[in-house]
Amino acid sequence: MSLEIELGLNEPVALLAHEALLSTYYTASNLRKKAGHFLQPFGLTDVQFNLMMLLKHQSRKGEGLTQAQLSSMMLVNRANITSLIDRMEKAGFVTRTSSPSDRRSNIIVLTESGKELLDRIEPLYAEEVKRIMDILVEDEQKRLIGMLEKVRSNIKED
Amino acid sequence: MSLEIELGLNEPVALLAHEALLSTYYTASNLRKKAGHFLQPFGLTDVQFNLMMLLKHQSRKGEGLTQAQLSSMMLVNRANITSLIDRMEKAGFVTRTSSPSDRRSNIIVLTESGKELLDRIEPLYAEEVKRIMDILVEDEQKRLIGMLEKVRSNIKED
DNA sequence: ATAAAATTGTTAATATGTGTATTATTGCCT
DNA sequence: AGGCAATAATACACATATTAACAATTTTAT
Repeated sequence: MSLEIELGLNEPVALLAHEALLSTYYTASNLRKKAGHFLQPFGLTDVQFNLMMLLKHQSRKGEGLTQAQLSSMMLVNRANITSLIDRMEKAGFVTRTSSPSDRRSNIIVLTESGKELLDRIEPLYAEEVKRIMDILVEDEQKRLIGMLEKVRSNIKED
Repeated sequence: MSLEIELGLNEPVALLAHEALLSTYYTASNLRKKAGHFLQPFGLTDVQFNLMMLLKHQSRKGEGLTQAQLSSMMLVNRANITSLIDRMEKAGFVTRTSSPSDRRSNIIVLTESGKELLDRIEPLYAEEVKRIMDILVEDEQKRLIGMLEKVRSNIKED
């Protein structure tokens, strides 16, 4: 696919930078759409799936995570987590309990049915992601990750 | 920044693929936030800025683009363009005119004030994007774009 | 020429994202 | 101890994204 926007500037470097930005935008957008279609039959969105993956793999012994932790891990605003958990609680994927040690915090935990659903989806999802990314050899994937991390770190510092 | 999710699978390749996917997600997200903050003082969102850039650089002689063309270039659903143009029309950035040659279509054109605003922002924006991306040397930027394009093309084929 | 199919834009319902303000708590500082 | 700053969740207004259903129009097939 070719570049959609041309800056029309004299500096080729700025043009290249813009193309790199757009390429990242578009690839993320396509990846999200693909994940969305893949997860739709299971009644999950990709955001909800990612949240459940965090609960499964990033909480110690299934103790759950607070909304603030989820917000920080998912790089989204705290306010966004509130409505997300509302929907997922209603759907029966997670529970929300007030933390006994800090009454400001809520502890989010996967339900049994949430765990079961995740166990079914996870291997299929891993296979699908592998299929998509294996157009790049292992070394390329590592370089891609490295370059994107450099860009991310260069955004944050200011 | 390290990987937020670990799949816990035996296959390291699948894990790497997942990390590459998340890295693309997160980088796009950070780039969008940064662009959003940059454009906020001008009363524009990054989506609106990108749409105006398309109108400026991708329409022949400023004849404008149809909503379907914009939808296809921006990789978003047609339905989304309707409300987007509503807001931008109300803000005075663009006009919407029914096409004489195809009465199903609307022609979207930049207003004079939209053009003026864009002319002011564009060089500043190019500079900012250049600053962010120049953490990668030119050759790396090209390789990044190439890899992301490969991934995109591998998503579409099915 | 006409019927069927495709395209364009809109609307509605819903999910996800932001920023800002508010409330409830907790932690820190003197 | 008492006051003040920081943190956690929520509420609200809004922007952006999706799918599905629809009406108007154009194109295609026969």
